[in-house]
Amino acid sequence: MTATPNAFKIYIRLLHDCDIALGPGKADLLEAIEQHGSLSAAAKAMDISYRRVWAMVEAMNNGFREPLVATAHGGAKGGGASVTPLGHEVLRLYRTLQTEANDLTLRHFEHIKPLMKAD
Amino acid sequence: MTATPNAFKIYIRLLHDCDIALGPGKADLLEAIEQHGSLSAAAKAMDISYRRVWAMVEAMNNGFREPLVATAHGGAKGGGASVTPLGHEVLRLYRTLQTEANDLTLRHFEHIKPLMKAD
DNA sequence: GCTCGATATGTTTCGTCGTGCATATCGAAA
DNA sequence: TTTCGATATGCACGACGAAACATATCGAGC
Repeated sequence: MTATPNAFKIYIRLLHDCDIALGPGKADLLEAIEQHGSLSAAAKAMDISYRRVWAMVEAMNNGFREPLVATAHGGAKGGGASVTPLGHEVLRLYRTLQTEANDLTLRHFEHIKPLMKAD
Repeated sequence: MTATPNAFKIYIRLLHDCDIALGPGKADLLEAIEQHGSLSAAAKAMDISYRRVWAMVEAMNNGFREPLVATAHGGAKGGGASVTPLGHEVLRLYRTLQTEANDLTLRHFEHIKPLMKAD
């Protein structure tokens, strides 16, 4: 075998009015925004288009009672973005959910894995 | 609100060598094949192309030690397909995993939902 | 050994989604 | 008040995946 032939992926998405308010990519984006302090830097770090990042932020902010990401114009650096307290809280809850779901799936996967090809 | 504005979706996929051996669509497909007795009928019932159904079956059969779906040529009806005992077993395990993961996510979602827009 | 309906597979068309590029806009700081 | 870098937004192009269409192949039964 070259790497890990048998594995699993689990995607949890929170929906608001039929569009994704939070998912794996948006959770990662929240962390990237916090780390880099701007949408454009986060986009570059994640190697996706600014356009897409902006749409994701839009969807996140639109899905919750208050914005998860606060954006600002002006300043020496021309502006920037930051994760709000609600953003941090939601991210924390989502990561906890992810971890528990992953553990659960891993336990079940141990029973299924022997039935799969080993390669 | 028109329907349920806030909800969640959880997709669990089992991977074999970087392609999906089993996921939500393939699990549904297994049930459709069992119910209708052929790939073409299952495709029609699920309203997807036969081509796609065939590829899904290929991926499933390729990912496990033995086929999950047995196909047959000839006969008065020209052939058909059926779910093997291993197919039934894998499907049962997957459905159990899905149910438990769904319950887990639902419990967590109760804590996140109040933070989302109600519409 | 025909027949028939389903499996098996190639090719082409098409809708969708993301990217890339261009551009307008904003506002704190110098 | 001028500057500067980031936000905000429109639009055309291209990549990818699925559908649609076409067709070859199989083999139990009659």
